[in-house]
Amino acid sequence: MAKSQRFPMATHILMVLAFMKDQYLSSDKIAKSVQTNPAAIRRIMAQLHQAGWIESTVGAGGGSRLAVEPVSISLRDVYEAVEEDGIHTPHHPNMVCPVARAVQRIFFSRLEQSEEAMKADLAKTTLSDLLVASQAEHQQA
Amino acid sequence: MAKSQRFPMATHILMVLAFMKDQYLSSDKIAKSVQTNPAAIRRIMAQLHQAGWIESTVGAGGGSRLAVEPVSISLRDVYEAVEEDGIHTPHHPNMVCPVARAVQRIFFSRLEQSEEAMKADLAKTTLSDLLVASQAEHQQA
DNA sequence: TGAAACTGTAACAAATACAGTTATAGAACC
DNA sequence: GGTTCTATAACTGTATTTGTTACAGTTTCA
Repeated sequence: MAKSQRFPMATHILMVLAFMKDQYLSSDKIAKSVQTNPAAIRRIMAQLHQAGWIESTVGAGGGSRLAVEPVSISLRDVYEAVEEDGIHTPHHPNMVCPVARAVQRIFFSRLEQSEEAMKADLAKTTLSDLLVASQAEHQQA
Repeated sequence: MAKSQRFPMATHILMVLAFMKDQYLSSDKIAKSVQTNPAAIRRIMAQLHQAGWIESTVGAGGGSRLAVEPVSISLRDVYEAVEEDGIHTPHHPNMVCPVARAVQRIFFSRLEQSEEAMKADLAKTTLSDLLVASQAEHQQA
């Protein structure tokens, strides 16, 4: 399990909450849909909570719900909330070599730019867009 | 060492070969600049060889050199040659749940699109561009 | 008041992937 | 024939991630 599934899982969680708007859902219910266990869900929800997107009540009958409108959360926001590392992992070249220095200076800034291109694309879509798209599919069937 | 450094390393190797155009370089020499050992270099070079970008001669005095012009290799090409997995790792939701199905259908195609945006950005730059940029830096100093 | 149903968090195990390393077979050069 | 290489496979150490268990604290409700 090398690479992270947090971004898909986090989006999934937010989608479930968005579908069941205003209802408090338990991590157990959400875990059924994501197909993992409640603790894993709560681990990710801690990050969503930090982002200010969900509110929770503890105790019996408690759970979590969206604290903001789905239109205000873009996929870029979700990505950045849960995925801390960049796409590309730098290596550690020998900086005595001029070619290595050139790679270090030029190439990596180029990589950051490409990562930004991906995020800019993610920013075009909000949770609300996904909701609309999935409801359109329902009506087709 | 969680995520892969292959893309940076592969680009580094190609840059070294491009700098020393027409010379056969040993994996040992290249390893000095990348700061790893020759076997690791050859492991990556096997993929570059598969892509048809380098030619090697075995035996004493042997080594590798670029088989094509640097302008014909884009960063997208390099990325795709050495990095087989996508950026985003899918999770495995419970497909009985309609929300899970919606995420699966809509969200992941959306992710592929964002990955394509990153690759399209990488495609704008060739090895030759990196060479020019690094030589410009040399002249500044 | 006490059991049940929750959250929030920490801790540990299992799985996985990657880079570092070692080893070996084979080819070319002197 | 020894040296210098490539090519490749195998093994090791390590980092990361998810699955899982456990537990303290909070709220509801009978």
